[in-house]
Amino acid sequence: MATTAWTDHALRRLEEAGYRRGGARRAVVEHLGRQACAVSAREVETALRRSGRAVGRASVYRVLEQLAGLKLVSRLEVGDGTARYEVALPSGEHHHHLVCDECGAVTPFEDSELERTIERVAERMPFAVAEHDIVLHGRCGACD
Amino acid sequence: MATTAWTDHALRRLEEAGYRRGGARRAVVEHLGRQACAVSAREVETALRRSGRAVGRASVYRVLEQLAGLKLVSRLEVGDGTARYEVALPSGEHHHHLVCDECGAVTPFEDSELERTIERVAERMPFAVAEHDIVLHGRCGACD
DNA sequence: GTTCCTGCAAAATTTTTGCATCAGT
DNA sequence: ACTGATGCAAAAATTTTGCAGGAAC
Repeated sequence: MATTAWTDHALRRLEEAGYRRGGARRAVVEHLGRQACAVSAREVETALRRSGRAVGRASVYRVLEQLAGLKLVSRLEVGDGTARYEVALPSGEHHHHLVCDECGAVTPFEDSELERTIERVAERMPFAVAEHDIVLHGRCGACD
Repeated sequence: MATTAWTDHALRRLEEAGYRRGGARRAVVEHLGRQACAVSAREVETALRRSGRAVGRASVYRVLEQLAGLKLVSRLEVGDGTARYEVALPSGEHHHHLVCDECGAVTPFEDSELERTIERVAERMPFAVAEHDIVLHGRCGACD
């Protein structure tokens, strides 16, 4: 399991923030670093248990909350009633999501024009906008 | 309680779809028609009970599901772990949401430039995009 | 040694389902 | 009458919290 740049970054930031080096936290961070897109707490728990490094459910939720607080992950909901988390790169680079309402598949996409438009819109808001989530719903190729 | 155009439209569409005229369903539809923005199932239940027209929790969820199936309401999640529903106008006209991560306030906003951009992006996707949700997170004026 | 971390279990919350009863056609 | 609609209660699923034991510092 290659250590990703994000994993290193996150572990460093956690240490700077005063957190101790715990085995459970490290396991969750390393797992997240290997994901291409958003995963739910339950998925993290199951994957870790199957990989032989079981982590208590409560710890998974707690670590995800800590990571979100430090903006190392972003929390999003795509409509299936569960929260998902995904790596937030320090560059601010990020993607959005396509959700198939038929099979539930979640696919990431990027679009720089959309990003620019969102930036402009955010500035016009009576609000200090920190993040944005865009979810496109429809039917994927397989279900269409 | 003024009957809104959406309320009439929704009741008509429900009838066309073969649903009978039930008191609980009507109460939920009329309540939704009076809302300016998205509400959760629990909020609908509480509001109806307080208004003296209590509707069983299960019925609230069932009606919301039926309405979403007919695209008379759209279902969205803004990050607090609960699903929200709001009137979907036949014109397709809709708004998006600003969410204060501090106090949880949800405020609607509209932006036609953003709509146009989203339309263009949606066409480029390998996906039959039917809907889109945009949520801006930040801190509202009161919390900032 | 002190303080934080972790896991388990219990609780709280949201949503769904089963079923008996009631209402609309 | 027949069939769908409703409400209640129970179940399921997700997330949070309390607490005791263990690990990091």
